[in-house]
Amino acid sequence: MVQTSARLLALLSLLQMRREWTGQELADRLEVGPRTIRRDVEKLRSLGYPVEAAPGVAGGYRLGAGGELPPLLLDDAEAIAVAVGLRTAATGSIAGIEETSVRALAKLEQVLPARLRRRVNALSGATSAFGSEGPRIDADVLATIAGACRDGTELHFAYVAKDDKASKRNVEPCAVVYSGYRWYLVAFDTDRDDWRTFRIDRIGGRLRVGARGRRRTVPGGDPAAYLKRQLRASGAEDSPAPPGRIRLHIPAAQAGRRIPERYATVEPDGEEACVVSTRGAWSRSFLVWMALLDEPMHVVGPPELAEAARAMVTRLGESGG
Amino acid sequence: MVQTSARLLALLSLLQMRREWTGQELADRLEVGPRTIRRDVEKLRSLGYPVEAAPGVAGGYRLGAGGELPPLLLDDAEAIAVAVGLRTAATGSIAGIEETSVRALAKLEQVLPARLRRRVNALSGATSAFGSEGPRIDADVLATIAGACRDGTELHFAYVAKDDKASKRNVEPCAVVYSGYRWYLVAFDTDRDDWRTFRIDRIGGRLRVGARGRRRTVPGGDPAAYLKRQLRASGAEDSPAPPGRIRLHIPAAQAGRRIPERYATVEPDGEEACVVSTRGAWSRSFLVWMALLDEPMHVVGPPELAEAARAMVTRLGESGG
DNA sequence: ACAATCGCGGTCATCTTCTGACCGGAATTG
DNA sequence: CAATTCCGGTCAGAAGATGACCGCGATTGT
Repeated sequence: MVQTSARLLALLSLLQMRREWTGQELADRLEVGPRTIRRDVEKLRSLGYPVEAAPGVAGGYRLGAGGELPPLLLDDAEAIAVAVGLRTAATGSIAGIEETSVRALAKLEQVLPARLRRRVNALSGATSAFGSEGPRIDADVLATIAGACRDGTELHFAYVAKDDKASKRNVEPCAVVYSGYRWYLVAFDTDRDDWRTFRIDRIGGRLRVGARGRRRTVPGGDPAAYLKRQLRASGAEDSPAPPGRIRLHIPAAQAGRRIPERYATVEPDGEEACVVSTRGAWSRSFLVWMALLDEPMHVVGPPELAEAARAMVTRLGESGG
Repeated sequence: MVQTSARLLALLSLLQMRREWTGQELADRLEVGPRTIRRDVEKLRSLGYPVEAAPGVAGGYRLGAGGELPPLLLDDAEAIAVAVGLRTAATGSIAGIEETSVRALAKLEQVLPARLRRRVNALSGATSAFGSEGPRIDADVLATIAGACRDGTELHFAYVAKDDKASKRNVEPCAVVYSGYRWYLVAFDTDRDDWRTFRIDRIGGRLRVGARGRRRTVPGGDPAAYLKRQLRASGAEDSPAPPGRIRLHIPAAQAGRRIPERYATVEPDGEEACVVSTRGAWSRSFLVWMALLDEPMHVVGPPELAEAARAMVTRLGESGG
């Protein structure tokens, strides 16, 4: 009965992967009769995993939150994200769950295929960003929106646009995109009957997921590309600042060890010094990290970075008095 | 055949939970005959999950890393750790996996039981420290050691003790404990024939997991309590630095909006000012983040924080020139 | 070298259950 | 009202699961 068990797992995987499925869709996907699907759903329920079902023309099955956590079926990318997340949680950036994180991490790493392990190592070598000076986003909101995108359900929320005008929006979400600096929602605004992008940090009020909507495909097919075009077109510079450059009075090799390669490049500048450049736009947190190295340093450019440094000196200077 | 499928999942769960199991143990646990266990193992293998087996008197089954990631069976605490880890990963502290983290988070939160969701919310609102400047631990090392503790395998490593004396250690690990500031390994040193605690950041050289050792129980039964006693006895102060307090000359409400609640608390200090306290130990990054607010500020305490401020002024002061 | 332990896999008889096909019923949408 | 969808009953045949028994080979420790 390998077939049956495997099918149950596959069914669970499908239900975790996407919105709602009709019995027929599941039956086609799993290559069994619809009756068997009904029976399998019954089995999942008897195992404690609540599969919700809705009859009617827009009905379907969907996996809900129950008393027991079902086995998580992750694809490669998600497994990497989980591993990286656990690593940062373990190394002490969150209070109270370090030991549990380590336990979960040990469990995951034991079964993590080698090809994924390499990528986890690569990514987690680059932890604790300079970045993230951007607006803080509530992860719960983020997850809700991402879920709505996956499920193709409508979203209702209040939005404050660039010009501070508030409005109520009803959209059919398509994708959540991270620009490297900010989070955006790409969605079809049903009231305006056109595509729009929303900065998620400007979404406010109560966020409600609505009824099942149409699944939309963004013009061009690639939400990230679409967002990029939109940002460029609207003139909203998303990361216009030039890289920051700071000269450190320590040898390049020594600096390289202390600076995550992912965020900045280190070039030697003579024997005893080096120049560190951010890979992307400079941010004040870059300054922070450089200052925290506690080595003699000098801002090469841009002027705004030097200005920020002076401002910080002023503030810190007062603080001691 | 709910039984069979459920048993397969339970088997997977057991194999993810612990070291090696003999067929008999598994049979007892799952209340079936040993022959059925063998058949179930066969089934798992045919599903692509590599169950390694060792014959002989010290043999047993263990789940290895295969080409495919098996379904993760997490207990409550682990599920929370994963959710919290994903949330921090999603909100931008790690570059390059934000979107995947959000996807995985949406998947997990959809099925997360309500009782766990509450705890996730509570915890992710309570991150500690501004990047906890404590010694950086390689999460890979941490996971390896935690795995050895769980599996009861021997560990071999080089260790540098407090007095800078290096030594080679062969131990039977018992538990990994986080003091809230540092990571420790509680283990039985087979060469010295006694219990020892090791600071994990002092473990160096190549860390090797050895053969199957005895499963040890620390005197008293509670590794955390044991560690605490040891630390107290040896006079090694582990207690992290006290919270940092900085007075800002802006109203509390305004400060609250700009300071993530999870990192620090804001109390009003008159109408026009407030005092910001770190939730955990102060660190230099707290200082810098406050400076980045670019508002008049004053270090209330502790004195070391004020000292750090003066030092930083020196560094930054050079930087502008 | 020997014995004990443990995983491996074959066979067999019995029993359970799975599957697909058919049916009518109930809920929901439009 | 019609269409769609989930629900669950029944039936017969097929398929698989289980436990009991067996000998084999590998590993460990004496």
